Amino acid sequence: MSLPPQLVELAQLARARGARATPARLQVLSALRDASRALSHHDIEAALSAQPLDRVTLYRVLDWAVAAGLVLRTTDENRIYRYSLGARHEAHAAHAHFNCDDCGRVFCLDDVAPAPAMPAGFLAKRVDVAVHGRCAACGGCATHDEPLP
Amino acid sequence: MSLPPQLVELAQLARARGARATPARLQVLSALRDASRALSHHDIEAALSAQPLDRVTLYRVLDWAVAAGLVLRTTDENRIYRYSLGARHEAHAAHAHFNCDDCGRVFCLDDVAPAPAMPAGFLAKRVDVAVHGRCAACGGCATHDEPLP
DNA sequence: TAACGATTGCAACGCAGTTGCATTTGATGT
DNA sequence: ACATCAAATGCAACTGCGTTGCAATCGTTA
Ligand SMILES: [Mn+2]
Ligand SMILES: [Mn+2]
Ligand SMILES: [Zn+2]
Ligand SMILES: [Zn+2]
Repeated sequence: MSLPPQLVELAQLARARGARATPARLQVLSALRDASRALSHHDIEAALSAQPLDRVTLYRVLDWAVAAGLVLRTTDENRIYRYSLGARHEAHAAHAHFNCDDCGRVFCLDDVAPAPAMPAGFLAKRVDVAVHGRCAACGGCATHDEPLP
Repeated sequence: MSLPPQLVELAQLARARGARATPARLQVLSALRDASRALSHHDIEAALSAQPLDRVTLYRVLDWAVAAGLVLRTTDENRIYRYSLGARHEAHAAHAHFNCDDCGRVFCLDDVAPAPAMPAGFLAKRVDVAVHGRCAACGGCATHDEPLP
């Protein structure tokens, strides 16, 4: 049984993490790769409506993908998780991200985030810098919007 | 029936918004004012355990306070809402926050976050800086932990 | 103090996410 | 190709957050 060509790369990705290349994982990763924006749990269920996945399995696949560093999970102001395939997201804690308020996509910014000064006794382990706004594809430079002060 | 002096100001605040100064609202606003950090729904319930409030009423009071502009609501990466009295946080978006991985508390850092450089066409509206680690109360300076690189 | 709308408490509900467990299946070795 | 076995899945049940409808209560104003 041979794998469709557009899935072999994803299968290798999974196996390289010591995990099995199961249909559920390949379908989810494939849906994320094909998406032009970050997808919510419901978005993914809808995208896979042709070959329905068990609700619980989707939760577990997403948890695995995030823990494995294959997928980046973001939270919006309304507490919706959104998932995006990130080849480079292994080290995504080390750089800043741009979140488009319109399309929900996440872009990696190569700027390094400087650590703010800590109060005495506080231990900083990680700094997340998230810039919110509108991406170029969504017309970020529209003149009626005010940029950062 | 006279109001405790530390509540009259909050009562005026509520009435100025065209709302009634009820015990539930005054207790919640008071708890938020006394807190040195942003409080979750559970935090507030715990803080008011002396005069228990109905779960639903707390939801409604918080919704009202946020809609009225008295309280600022933030969301962390684990989708926990945290509420803080607005007086202190008009410029909440302008400073960084520290999240303790152990106790979950959020602390305001007075450092101003510098905006990273944007790619062409991208419009930045807001920068969120969230430092993660361990707070002083949780033993942040333990030697076996590695600080930020 | 009476009146009335705003607010509360309670019960019931819907839904997101989790857990336990029996069954299936991908990978590995023969 | 086949056997093997841990990994992964599907299903059912469960937990907990947040919401809704409604009757009872309360704050405000006259
Ligand atoms: Mn990244
Ligand atoms: Mn703050
Ligand atoms: Zn966009
Ligand atoms: Zn702590």
